[in-house]
Amino acid sequence: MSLSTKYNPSEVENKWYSYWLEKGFFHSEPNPGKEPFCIVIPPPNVTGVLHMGHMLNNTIQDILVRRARMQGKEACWVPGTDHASIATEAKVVAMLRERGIRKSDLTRDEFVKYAWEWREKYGGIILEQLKKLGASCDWDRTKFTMDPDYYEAVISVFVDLYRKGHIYRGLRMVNWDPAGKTALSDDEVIHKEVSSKLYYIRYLIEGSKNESVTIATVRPETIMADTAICVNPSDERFKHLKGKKAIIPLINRAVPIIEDEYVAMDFGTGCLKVTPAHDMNDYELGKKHNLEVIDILNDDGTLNQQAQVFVGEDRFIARKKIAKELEAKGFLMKVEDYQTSVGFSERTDAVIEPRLSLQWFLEMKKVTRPAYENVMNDEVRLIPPKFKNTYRHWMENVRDWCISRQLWWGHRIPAWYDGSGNYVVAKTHDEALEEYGKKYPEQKIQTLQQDPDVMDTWFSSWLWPMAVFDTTIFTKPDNNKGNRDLNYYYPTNDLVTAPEILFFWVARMIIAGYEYRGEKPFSNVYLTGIVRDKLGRKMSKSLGNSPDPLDLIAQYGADAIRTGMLFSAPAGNDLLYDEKLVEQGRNFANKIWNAFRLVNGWTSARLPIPDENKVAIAWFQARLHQALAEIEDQFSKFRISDALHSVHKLIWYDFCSWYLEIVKPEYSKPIDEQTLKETTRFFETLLKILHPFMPFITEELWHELNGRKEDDCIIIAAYPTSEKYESPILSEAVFAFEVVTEIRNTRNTKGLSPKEALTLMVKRSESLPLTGFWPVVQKLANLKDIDFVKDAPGVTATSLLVRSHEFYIPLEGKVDEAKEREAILKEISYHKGFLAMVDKKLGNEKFVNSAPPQVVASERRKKADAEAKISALEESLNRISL
RNA sequence: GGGAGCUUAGCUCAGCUGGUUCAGAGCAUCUGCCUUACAAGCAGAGGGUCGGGGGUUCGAACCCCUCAGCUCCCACCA
Repeated sequence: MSLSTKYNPSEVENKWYSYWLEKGFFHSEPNPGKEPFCIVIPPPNVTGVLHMGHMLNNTIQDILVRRARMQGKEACWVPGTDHASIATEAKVVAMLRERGIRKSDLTRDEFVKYAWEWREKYGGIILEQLKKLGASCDWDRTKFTMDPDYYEAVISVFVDLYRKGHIYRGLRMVNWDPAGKTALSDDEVIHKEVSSKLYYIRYLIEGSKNESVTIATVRPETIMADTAICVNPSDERFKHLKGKKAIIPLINRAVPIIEDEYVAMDFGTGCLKVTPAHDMNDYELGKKHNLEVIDILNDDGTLNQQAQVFVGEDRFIARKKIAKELEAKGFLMKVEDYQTSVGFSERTDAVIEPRLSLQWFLEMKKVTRPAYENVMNDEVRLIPPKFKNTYRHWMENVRDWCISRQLWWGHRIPAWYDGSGNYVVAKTHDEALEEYGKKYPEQKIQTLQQDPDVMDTWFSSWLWPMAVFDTTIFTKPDNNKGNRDLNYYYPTNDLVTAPEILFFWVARMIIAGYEYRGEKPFSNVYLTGIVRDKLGRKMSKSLGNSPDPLDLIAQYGADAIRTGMLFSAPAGNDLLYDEKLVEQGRNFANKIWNAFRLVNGWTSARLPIPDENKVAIAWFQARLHQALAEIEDQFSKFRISDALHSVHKLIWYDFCSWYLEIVKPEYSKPIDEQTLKETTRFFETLLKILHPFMPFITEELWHELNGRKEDDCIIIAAYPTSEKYESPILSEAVFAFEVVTEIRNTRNTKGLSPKEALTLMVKRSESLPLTGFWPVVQKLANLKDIDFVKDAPGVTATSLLVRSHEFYIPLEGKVDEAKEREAILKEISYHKGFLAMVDKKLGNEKFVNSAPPQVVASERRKKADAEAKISALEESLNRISL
């Protein structure tokens, strides 16, 4: 059969993925006889599509899982999706709007029904995309954070934490997203520097003709919500205003002038307008001074009746209009450009409005302790460890978690109200009534209203590593031992995720793990970097700088993308994506494919094994195990990119460039049986090492190489373990290859064809570090003879030096003596310089006395080598000069 | 403002305990090759004051100080 010189991934990938699925290789069941290895996927948003970040992240998980599976562990990778309340709700709202339906026209039930339809239609897309990447997830275990049992678990946890006294309801300043019309947690707010203006506004003093104070603000539209003017008590400039009132321009409402240390005398005018309803700090200040709270904004960011002016205008339009009017009426003293940081909603990108509202909170300090300690003591390892600091800082300054969201898509808060300010928390309406009866026995009420809000998405995903296996530990507290799956797989092994969600999700899973299982959810957290474009910009839809992963897979193959991304992906560091990387991955696949074509084309015969093959086999055996040890070490440190580099080097250079070139028979000649057998065995081992990185091509070749039966698959083959290897043969090989390289180099510089067989003369020496490799050198360097000589031959040879050993190649008049001389002189001067440095070092008594003996010895060796080289070079020079 | 990190070849980055893996890899560049596995390739080569300065040490890319530039996280004085 004739095979294309190019590897064609597309059919191969679909074929094997289907086959793996069909055979159930991804499925895992608890097996007491085997060590479990488990990863839970960071569940992507149910409505999401695959982006480059997912590609990197899931490739790493797949590598870990596939390797563990081959190592004989019971490997289980649990997939699933997150309902992502705010993101999904926003998408559903947008979809409805396109169809001409407004959310406000729908009942809650109608809206939620639409949302479920949406999820039925699009919810599986991202998981299907992961299959294209080769993800070996146990799809039978696919979980969704709003599956009925999961839903119940979340509700139960809310009730439980409430009963433990960890959850409370309170009137707080929250981050309000006027686009999503919901509160957000602090972590969902992104602060950005923006260019803004600082408006200086004059407030008249009540009861005086022309006395005034000037305040500076970036938000003139909130002056109607002012309930005080504040100055620093030690500010002499304003002493006379104590006890007086200032009049808000435009609406002419008088507010007290108060004093507080909080005001910075050197900022702005030293006078601060206090707006408790629309500023976090002002709210605190207002509480302290018992100020009135006047809220002038609607939930969508427009001005309400309380504002009195510009009612119904958007806050930013109102800002401009108010500035204009203030100016017209002489209240605007000046406007300055000003850089300030403004909070934006992570999801909708709307400017966050601080807003006072009733929300539900989890009192974090009550539950974080074990999560804090067990990361600090490395019971849960963060990789790279620099994130421990970040984690500690967050834990030490953790604030209460606002867990309610004013949305409909999500887990509805199980709080029930009677309409007169009383409420109970319970899982169902019936339970709530019962509870209510106990708590308020004097009340006679038949129905209670459930809280309309849902919970923060992370309040469900923090249960993920437990809930994917067993939700009854939450829903049936009397049965909290957990089922077989949970007991077998939990704690899971590794978690692979982005540093961005270290607090959102990772920290909270650890908290929940200790709270509900008394144990960590995972042992290692591998934090990947962010995938950026070559200019270092984050990949985003709006920039249009993110390639479509599926297009890439179609064009280059999944194996190519996987390796391409990983070639340049150290833990915790960002990855600058460049299509070149994927090309490299594709080229690598192609290289392996062609190595296969070579070996596949060999026919064997009963021939004696050539000497060079014998030594090549012994060498490669050692090299293989050396590399395996290296790779094992790299995996143990989660240096996965390094491990790939090691495999790449082993296959491309050691196997293809050296080993195969040594054993390759002449064209159309057969190969001896033993070499073929050993080569096939090596090839198989290499495929196994490579499989976690490039699952498809390795599976394909695994079958092609030996005409294997289909169910003997590499995906479940035993991963090779490193064994003891002989190291002298490795260094000998290095030397032999250096000699070959030098000879090739000589050919290049002298313009000699590789086809022209040369004679190599080797100066006899006791210390020549070569024994068995001469046949290898002869074959690779295309030598007709290797002669061992005592002295340098005559004028007609060029000389080469490898370490301090001399070799000559007779060239019969092709030597350009002048050039040769020049080259040698240059080399002599280099070595003399080097020798001088070494001599200086050795001449330093302190060095000789205090450096470790082996370091001194090595310097002595360097000296001897340099001297030997110099004398050899000088000899060559003399020879030419003769 | 607080914290973490980065700066090594034209580019992206390794360099783990201060010294035999010490200045490396891949890409890019240059030279020569369509050599019967692979031009998505082969064989070679060039390229670096390890951000600047100072210090510790017999010895520093690595430890300390300092300056400069960049990145991220946290906090948010209108």
